[in-house]
Amino acid sequence: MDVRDMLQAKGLRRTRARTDVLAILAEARRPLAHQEISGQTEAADLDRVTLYRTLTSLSKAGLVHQVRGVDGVHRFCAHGLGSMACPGNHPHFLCQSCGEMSCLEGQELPWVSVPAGARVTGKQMVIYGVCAQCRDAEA
Amino acid sequence: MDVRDMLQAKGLRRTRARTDVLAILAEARRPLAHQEISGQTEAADLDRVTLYRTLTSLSKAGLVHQVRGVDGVHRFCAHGLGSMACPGNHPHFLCQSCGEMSCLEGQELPWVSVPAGARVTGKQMVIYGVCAQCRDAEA
DNA sequence: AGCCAAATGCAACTCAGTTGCATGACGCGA
DNA sequence: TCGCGTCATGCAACTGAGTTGCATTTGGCT
Ligand SMILES: [Mn+2]
Ligand SMILES: [Mn+2]
Ligand SMILES: [Zn+2]
Ligand SMILES: [Zn+2]
Repeated sequence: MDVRDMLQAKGLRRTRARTDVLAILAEARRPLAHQEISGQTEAADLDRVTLYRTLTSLSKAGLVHQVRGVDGVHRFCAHGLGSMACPGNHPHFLCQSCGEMSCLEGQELPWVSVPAGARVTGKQMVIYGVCAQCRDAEA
Repeated sequence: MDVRDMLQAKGLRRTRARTDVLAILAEARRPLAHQEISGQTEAADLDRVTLYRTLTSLSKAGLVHQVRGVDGVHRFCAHGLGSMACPGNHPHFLCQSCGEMSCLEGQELPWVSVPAGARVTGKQMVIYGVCAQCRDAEA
């Protein structure tokens, strides 16, 4: 299934912004921040507001999952999009040195009981520290 | 053990900003954002920069725990400070309607394995949605 | 009391993300 | 394939959390 078909399947208009951004995210093997996406050549000429709005609509459509890092910056991820399923129900690791986030796949988030009467729309778990690569560079 | 003694025990100078803010956090039964703290009368005349720096030093000293909500805003918590222990190793719930966060105590965060060679300095889990009170107000 | 390092206050700044509005393009039906 | 309504885009201006530089004050100690 191709990126343009996925957009159609979700009832989203197929624009260049959406196809390009979704393609970038689908090929990345980690969640990308707005800034990292706009750094890619295919998205370089997109207006920053358009990119924000594109990410929002892809996220609402469920084509990408979204995590807010402890640095306050959103990361968006669609790897493994071929299977048309990217639940994002796993923890994420954020390196506070280089800012790269990674999905800790294969580890489910635990069930958590919330205060009575509350409605849950989502959850996220972020582990933070310094990645192996940055630790080496430190020394 | 009194608030001023705790500051001393952690090697922090006892200033009005720190005693007042720590007292506010110790009496609250939920994590408070910068804005919520500055709204309290005892902290109302503090400069906003001083409040930010105060929260940072209390956090570094381990007197309060800190969580970044999915709204990108920091919350600080020191309830149960009497016991001089506030690990914060529990999930938190954030109501996206009223912005109130609550500690889901008694539920430990799961152990998560991270990429080889990475150093972990912390972790946080945020469940978000709408609290019971706001759900009632909706209808 | 007197000293010094650390904390405060103020102004200016950074940076992610949002909003309003005019223009342009996708999708669909004729 | 043309035309139209709706939705997406681009640009500018804005918001709001958090930070930084620097001069002034104050807590802790002798
Ligand atoms: Mn992920
Ligand atoms: Mn807590
Ligand atoms: Zn790193
Ligand atoms: Zn609420």
